[in-house]
Amino acid sequence: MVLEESDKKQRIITAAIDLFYKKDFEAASIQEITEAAGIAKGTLYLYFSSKDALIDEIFAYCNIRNVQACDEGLDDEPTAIAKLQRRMQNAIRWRVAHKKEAVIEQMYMSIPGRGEGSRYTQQHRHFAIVDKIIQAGIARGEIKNAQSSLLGEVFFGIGGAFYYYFRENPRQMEEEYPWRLCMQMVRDCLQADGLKPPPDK
Amino acid sequence: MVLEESDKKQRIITAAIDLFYKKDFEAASIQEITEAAGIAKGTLYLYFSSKDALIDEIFAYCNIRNVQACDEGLDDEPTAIAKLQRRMQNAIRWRVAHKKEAVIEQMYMSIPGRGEGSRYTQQHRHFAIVDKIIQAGIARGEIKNAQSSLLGEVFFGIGGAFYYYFRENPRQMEEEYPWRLCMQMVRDCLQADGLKPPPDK
Amino acid sequence: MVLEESDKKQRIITAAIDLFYKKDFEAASIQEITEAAGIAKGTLYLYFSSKDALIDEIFAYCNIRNVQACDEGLDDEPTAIAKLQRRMQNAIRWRVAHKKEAVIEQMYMSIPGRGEGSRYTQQHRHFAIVDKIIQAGIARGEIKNAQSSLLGEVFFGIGGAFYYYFRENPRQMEEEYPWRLCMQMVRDCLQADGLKPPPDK
Amino acid sequence: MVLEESDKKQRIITAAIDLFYKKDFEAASIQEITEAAGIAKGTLYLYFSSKDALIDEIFAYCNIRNVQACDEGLDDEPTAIAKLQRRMQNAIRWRVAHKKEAVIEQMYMSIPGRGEGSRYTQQHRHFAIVDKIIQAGIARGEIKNAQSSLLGEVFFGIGGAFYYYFRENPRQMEEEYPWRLCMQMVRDCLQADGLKPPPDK
DNA sequence: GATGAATGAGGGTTCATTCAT
DNA sequence: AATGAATGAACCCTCATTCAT
Repeated sequence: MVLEESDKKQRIITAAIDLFYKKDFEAASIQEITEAAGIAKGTLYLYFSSKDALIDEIFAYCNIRNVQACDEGLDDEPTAIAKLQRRMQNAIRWRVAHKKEAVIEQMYMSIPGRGEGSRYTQQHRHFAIVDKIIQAGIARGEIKNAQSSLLGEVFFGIGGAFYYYFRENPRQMEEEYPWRLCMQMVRDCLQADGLKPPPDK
Repeated sequence: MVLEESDKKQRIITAAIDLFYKKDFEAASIQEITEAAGIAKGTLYLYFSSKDALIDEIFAYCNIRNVQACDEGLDDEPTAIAKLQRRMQNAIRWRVAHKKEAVIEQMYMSIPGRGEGSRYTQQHRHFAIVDKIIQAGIARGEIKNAQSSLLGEVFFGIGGAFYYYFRENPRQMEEEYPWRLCMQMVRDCLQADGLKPPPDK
Repeated sequence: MVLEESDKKQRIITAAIDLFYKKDFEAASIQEITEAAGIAKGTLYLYFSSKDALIDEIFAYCNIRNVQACDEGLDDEPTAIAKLQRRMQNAIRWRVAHKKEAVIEQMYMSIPGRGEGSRYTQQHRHFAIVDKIIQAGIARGEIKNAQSSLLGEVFFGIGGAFYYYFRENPRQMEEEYPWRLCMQMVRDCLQADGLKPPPDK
Repeated sequence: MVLEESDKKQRIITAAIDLFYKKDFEAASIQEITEAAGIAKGTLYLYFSSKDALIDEIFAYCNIRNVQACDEGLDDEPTAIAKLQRRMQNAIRWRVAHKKEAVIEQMYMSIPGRGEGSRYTQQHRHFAIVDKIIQAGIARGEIKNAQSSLLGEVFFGIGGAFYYYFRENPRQMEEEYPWRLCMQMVRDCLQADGLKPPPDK
């Protein structure tokens, strides 16, 4: 009833996602986007102040949905490892199901000057959540006593690996083995073992 | 004494790497690049037939150097795991030492239509070599009997994680612990365990 | 009231005709044309997809008008010779009155690769019409039984001669003698005489 | 022994004629010409001060040869008409045999600003000679008492017609009929008849 | 709100010409 | 005399953005 985004705006977003995915941010022109959205060129500027603003908003659009999908059901999991495993499954499934949005999210973060620094900083939302889980896990002795940011990177690295694999081999998503492997790797890489912690510093 | 690449060409390459790194391929104009190289705009076209050709060549330039650095000393390592561990160290060290080139290599492969498909396909040189090592390892029962492409992705995923971490925390490269962690993760994720192989297909 | 071609487009056409006439297709730049038309450079591309397209359209513009003017009143003439004589007068008068358009039409057809081959092929519209008249005249025994294409060339050759003459000596157009001479030459050159036809092929 | 034009210069001329013919003056670049001539770019400027000078000289080169070929044997002919007929044959045969040079001569004269005004002015050498013959013929009552410039244009108009015809139908040059037709047209159009001269002016 | 014609800065590229070798 | 690397002005064209309707 309320709060429904303008129809026009949604059409712009949909068209922009499609074209950004297919052609890159730079290569997709306002002309093409508005044509695909079935509106006049000037109309876009009623909803987005500039192309840059559009790109930012499209990223936010994709990022938010991705984060939300990733966070689903995390509270139901008892341990940090279980939460991370659950989150990884969420992430992979969402990205495979929303290839365009996933690609755009990634593309955005690799633009120099747009998403600066390490992925950890860039994907703030994703990382903030994962970092919290990891830190809690470390505090409880459940997770390796290493830099949480490093463990976070590893977590996302493994996630990316399985995502690429499943994206190219979608049928494997129905199999049990790859998922088991994935979960096992998360555990192996993150779970605390007997190793001594780093001597502070 | 002989055969040294033209001074001008090298200056173009250096300037282009710097600007592509700072501003993205599209955003860096021929104007800027030639200015930075201290030559006239037209001169660039004596060495590169077009901006696209320049981009391609810059990528090749970075990619070749990266691959070479990564492959150093691999033959000295006895086992597949050892080779992979060695290669990962090479990769991380080179990328941290050549941040711009590493970023450009990555950027290039994420351009839609330039490096299509999975990273596995894109970074052909890197992946081809790693894949061979993995497959040999699988054949010898040393590495998990899973799809080599999946294990390759995991390998690069972990590598990326440590690379980002070290890039942001360069002093950690002097410590022993993070490297030990890295090597251990490679082993944990790739080394064969008692798990049954996937039921073919 | 309605359907009038955009004001801007007409101004571009006028400016282009003027500059193409004065400076040749290549030498007249888009910059100059749009300046002369009093519009911005980019605006031209709203009406013409490229400079080549502009040139083609300008030619068509001139050619169509020329052909139409030439064809006026031909049906009123009873014989082939009379039709040709009428057409020649039309052609000369139009070209003198529209010097720029006439020159552009000619220039266009002499561009290698644009209007290839003999004039007969190039000026298709003009030639097609004249050829039909000539062939009908041959069939009726009114015109020399020679290759219609050759007689067509002669017709246009004589037309060109008088056009150049009148263009440089406009006052002569008011005199009777030159026109009489012109008509007589058309008759002399084309009208059937007792000569035997060529022994076929 | 003497006076032999530098080998290099001749190679430039040959290459330029070929490329101007194939691609138009503008479209043929100095680069291409020197490449085709097998010399360095800078060398061309030792022989020609600029591209414009080259074009002018190439035109002169073609024009001189054409004029010379046209003038061959004219003195052997007794009457003005016979001289003109001979000249027309010379002209047609030379142009068919030297298609490139003929096309270049024509192209040059149709460049706005290069060969200004009527063909009569442009092709000065050709016209001067023909004009002299015509005026002598008029003086002797052999040729129509009309403006010599007009008769000159007609002469060249007919010549152009047969040239185009023969160029496209080279076998017709072996036949007698087309040549007879050509000679007859020259006579018909130029030879004095009983018509009164124009009332001076 | 919606339009799309108009803008003009800036893009990549070509090419006649120069000059140190 | 001969070279060809270097130049930079000028070219055609694109496109994000504006604004009168």
